[in-house]
Parts: sequence; C-alpha cells; structure tokens
Amino acid sequence: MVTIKDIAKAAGVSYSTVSKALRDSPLVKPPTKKKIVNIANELGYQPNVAARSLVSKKSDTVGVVWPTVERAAHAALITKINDQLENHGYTTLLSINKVEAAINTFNRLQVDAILMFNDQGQDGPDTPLPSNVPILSYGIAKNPLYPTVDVNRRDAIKLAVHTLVDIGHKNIAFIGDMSQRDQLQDEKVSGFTEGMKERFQEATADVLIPASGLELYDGYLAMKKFLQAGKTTTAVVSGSYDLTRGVIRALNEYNLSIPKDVSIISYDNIPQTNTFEVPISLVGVPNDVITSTITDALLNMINKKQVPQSIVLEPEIKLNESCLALE
Amino acid sequence: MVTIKDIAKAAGVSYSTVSKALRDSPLVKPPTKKKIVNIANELGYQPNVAARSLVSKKSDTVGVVWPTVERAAHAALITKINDQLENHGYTTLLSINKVEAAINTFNRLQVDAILMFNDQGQDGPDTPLPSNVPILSYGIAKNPLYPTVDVNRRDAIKLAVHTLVDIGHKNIAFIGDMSQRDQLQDEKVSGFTEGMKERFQEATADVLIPASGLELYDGYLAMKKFLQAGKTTTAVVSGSYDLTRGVIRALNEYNLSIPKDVSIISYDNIPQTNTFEVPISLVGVPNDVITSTITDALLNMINKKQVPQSIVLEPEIKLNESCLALE
DNA sequence: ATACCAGTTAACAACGTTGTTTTTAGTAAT
DNA sequence: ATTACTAAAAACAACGTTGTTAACTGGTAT
Repeated sequence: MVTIKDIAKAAGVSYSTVSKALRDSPLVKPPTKKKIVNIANELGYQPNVAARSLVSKKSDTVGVVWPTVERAAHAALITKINDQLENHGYTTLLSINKVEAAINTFNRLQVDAILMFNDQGQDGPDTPLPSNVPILSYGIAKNPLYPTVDVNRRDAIKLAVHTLVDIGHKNIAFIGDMSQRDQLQDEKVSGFTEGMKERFQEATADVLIPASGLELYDGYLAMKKFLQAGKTTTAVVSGSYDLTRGVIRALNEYNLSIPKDVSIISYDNIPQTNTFEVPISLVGVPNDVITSTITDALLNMINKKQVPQSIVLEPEIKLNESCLALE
Repeated sequence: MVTIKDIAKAAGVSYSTVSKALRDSPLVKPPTKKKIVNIANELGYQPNVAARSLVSKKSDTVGVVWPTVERAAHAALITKINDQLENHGYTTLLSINKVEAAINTFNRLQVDAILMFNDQGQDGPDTPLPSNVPILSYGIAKNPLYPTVDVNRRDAIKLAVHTLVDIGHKNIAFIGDMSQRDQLQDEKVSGFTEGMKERFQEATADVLIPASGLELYDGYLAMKKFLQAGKTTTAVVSGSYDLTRGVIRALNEYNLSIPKDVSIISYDNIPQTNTFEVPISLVGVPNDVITSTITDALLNMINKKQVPQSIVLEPEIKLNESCLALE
C-alpha cells in the first residue's frame, strides 16, 4: 500500500506538502505540485479513506438500506440515484441486511447520509433507530419515523379516473395486484374507489379486476378471465406497466382495439419507451422527478445539516392515443 | 459522537484500558471491565471503523460488485452469501457502479475482499484491474482474469438430455432464451446440441424452441407457438425455472399432460418450492452449494491470504415425476 | 528493609491523512 | 547592512483506535 509518505520520500518533500499538492491547494507552487502528482500517479497512489475520514469526519459516501433485493421494484430508482450522487462526488453503497443491522453498519462506516427503502413499511421499526447520520426514507409519508419522500399513488389513480370520466367514460375498470396486503397497492385501489365516488353521486359498484401479482402474465390472466366472463368495460385503469402489457395482450386476443373498444391509462413511473403500437396514456410521478427529489434531499441533509420535511410528490398525467373521448 | 475517551473519563480510567476492556482482553480485571462495558452501553458507544481499520488494516467488510441491479438473477445468491458472511463476522456492501469504479471504491474503503458478479462478461475489463484487495469472480471460468467460481451450465443441460435419452426419449426439445448473445445462455444451447450428438450418432436436427427472454410469459409464448405450429415432442428441457412455468401453462392450455404426453426437466438452482401439481425434475448446481463455495473461497482469500484456484461446480440432477420412461 | 515478583493500569507510539503553525529562503525597503 | 515582509515548504497536532512498553500496586521471598 503506497502512502503519502512514500510519495514524499520519492519527491524529496515533506508529506504534508504532498497532501496539499494532491488536494490542489494554492499553498504549493505549481511546478512542485505537478511533480508530486506525477509521482503519485506513477506509484498508483490511492488515498486511504480510513485515515481521511478519521480526520475529516466525512466519507463522501451514502448508504442505501435495501432489505429486499428480490423485489426488483426499485432497481431503476437506485441506479439513477447512484448516478446522480456520483455526479456530486458521493459514492453509493447498498446493504441488503435487515434495516436495523444495515443502519448500524452505515453508522460505523460513518456514511454521510442514509437512504432507506421502506418497502411497504412491512418490517420497519416502530421507533426511530439511534443514528448519528441523517436518514431519509422512501415510502409512505403517513406517520413517518424519518423524513420521507412519498409518491401519491392514490391521487395518481384518481387523476386517471377523473380524466376518463371527463372525456365521457362511465364504465371504468381497475386492474391491480390485490393478491396480498400491500399498502402501496391498496392506495391505488382506494384511489380508484374514491375517484369514482367523487364523480358519480350514486354509489356504483366498482369494477375491480384482481390480478395475483404485478407481472405481465398476471395482467394477461386477469384480463382474460374478465373478458371470458363476458364482462365489458370502455376503459381500464391499470396499476402497473407490466400489468398493462398483459392487458394489451389479452385485448388483442379478443380482437378488441385500443382505444376504439377500450381506453387505457396505466400507472407508471418509467419514462415511456414506446414499445406499443398505440402509445399508452400514463399517470404517475416520473422516475427522474422522484430521483432528483431524493438526491436533493440527501445533499441538503448532508450540507445544510438540516432535517428536511417529508415530501409528497404529486402525479402527472400524460395523455396519449390510448384514450378515446366518448361523446 | 461518543468516543473511547469519553468512556475513559466517565469511568476514571485511561483510554487504552477502555479499548482493552471493550475488546474483552484478559489484561483488564473483570470488575473494571464490567463497569466500562456498562458505561459504554449507557453512552451508546459505537466504535469508529475509520480509526479501527486505520490501525488494524482490516475492515471486516466484503465488497460485492454488482453492476446490473436490474437483472434480479443473482438476488437469491447475494442474499444468502450476505447471511453466510455475516455469520463469520463480515459485513457485505454492494456497489452498483460499473466494475472499474466499484473496485476502486472498495479499494479505497479497504474492504477485505471483493466478490465480482461477472454478468456474462459483457463489460468486464480485459486486463486485471489494479487492486490491493483479493478479488473473486462469479461467472465464466474460461480464461478468467480472476479466480472464478463457475457453474457448468453446459454439462447441466447435457445431463438432462442424457437422462431423457436413457429412459427412452428420442424426440427432445430445448427451450431457452435465444434472444440475445449471452454466454450463459449460449452454454446451455450448446450443452443441448452436444448432448444430443453424443447419444445419436446420425446428426438429428436439433429441436430448439426460441424464447425471447427468461420470463414466464416468454416461455408460455414460445411453447404455444411451437404447439400451434403443430410440432410435437415427448420431452422438453427448459433453460430456466420461469420458462418452465410458462411451458407448463402452455401445455395445460393444449390439454397435454405432464409427464404422460410430455416429460420436463428444468434447469434451476433454486431449491424447489413445489408449487406445481407435478413435481418437476431439475438439473443444476443447488444454490447453497454455489453460495457456500463462494463464501468459503472468500474467507480463504482473506485469512490464508492465498489466491484460490478457479472452481467449476458440476451439476446434479433431481429426478421427479415430471419425467416418464418411454419403453 | 531490599529486591523481586505478578497483576493491573497508565502512558506512549503508531496507522495515514488534513489543517494550523512554525521555519526557511528570498526579496524589497529602510 | 539590517530589518521587514512574503512565498513556499517543513514541522506539528489532531482524529479514534490498537498493540507495546512503562509505571505503579501490593505481596512474598531474601
């Protein structure tokens, strides 16, 4: 392991001069600086984080608590956040340990901030864990233990419903994952129910198409079952992008055209890579809005040393050809 | 941040005594030790890794290079490896940066070992990266730059083919992801081709069912297309668990029974959670064999400071009711 | 009493780095 | 030629920890 002192010896200067030279301090003359930098490169010098963070009390590192790798749901988010933080000089580290252990680890490592993916609050602690490091949570902002970035899924679905009603639809169905108690999915269902209630005074029975998962095949199966039962609808609000893909397959099989026979609005955060014949309308908070919000919040926590408020992101709608006005 | 010195002051002893007490050294009298430990707990003391690893040159941490979070393929592996390392007192950290940056980070962090998930060697460097830390790779052991743990996918499929031939099958098909150049998948295809060639002298045209991915729906679609075209087979070797699920769906739709009409052997590493009516035969290296091998290799690298050889794991077959003998 | 133990604890040095202070050398002003 | 000043570099202290060495204890043997 080559240290700052080896460089000093090789360059014939004191080691503190080397330190300054490598940090590009104006306290060392350009020629000397250049010589030192060259020697450092030549020797393949790598600064020792332990030593550095011992004195600076910083590690330029952000820890991400991610207890459920299996659920690839947030993969896209993490990738982007990782990139954005990198642009600001921070390194991202993931821990797939359970929340408590992960936070502990990150505290020991003297990470500068912690981002916690709070998967449906399933196994979250009910009292804030002791931490010297500021923690930001991504999940549900209802009675959060930590400042939280939340996506208003309920309003997103509601927005979809309202939009469809406003262009003349009356018979609207919602397809979503209802296989398990999952707060995130429940929010969507109740968004649908409330959205309908707000527009139709008399209580209409909600048309719910229950899928048993969030995969393409789940959507395909659920929609097919719906159609097989002879049920019909003029518009479908879908709880996820993959489900939507399944729905489209099923509709195709039944020779139902989009949007002539059925209009579709899909919940989604992914920037649309239009792989469909008919561009699909989307509601949701765009992924880069989410990631920028998170990144900014993290950087604020680190630099301003101030605890940010919880933030609820409101959805946008992007209308496309998949929606047909009915009047 | 409470340090060892704060404890020393509170306990009225020197700080070196505190250090020894907390590390349970025999050099400090039990009563003193107890008192110190109590105070430490009370103050919520957390050792500073930076300081510790500065002097000990260890961090009790293993870094995992995982550039493609999106591909959830290895999630199960990582989870298990994480647990096993934890049992040995090591913390696992993941980096989703690209290989070079990740290795750099881990070097700076003075991680004790690095595990690299070498996704189909797609963007791997072609010359070993400079690293002070031993690196183990999981992927393909063919001309590896680092000691590598490899799974013999080719022989796994071959084993499946041979087994089917030996129980009387002649018309055998292989379904796999042939959508993209992926070394891992290619290995399986050629395992099939070779396996057939070894048993049938005359060159029979291989029956390949090309799927356009590794998801359930891809298998379903590919198999359905195969059947729709009026083709038949008495046995299917499937390249992945999810594909197999899709195949089964398709067979069900065509009222073909397993194993009466079609026998199935599936490639898989996952310990079988029997969700099927008919238990499926499996080939592959069980996941816990893979993870234990990796964990052991990592620990060896750390403790013995010796570079291990590359290891190729040989597959096992687990015959179940999904295979019917034909004579 | 003096010297010599063992058992405890205190003091010290070191790890590699950064920020501050002191020294050195070179130049300008008296 | 002495002083005053400035730029550059060296020396020093500190960060929190661990391993080593030195300094105390009280007791036992001389």
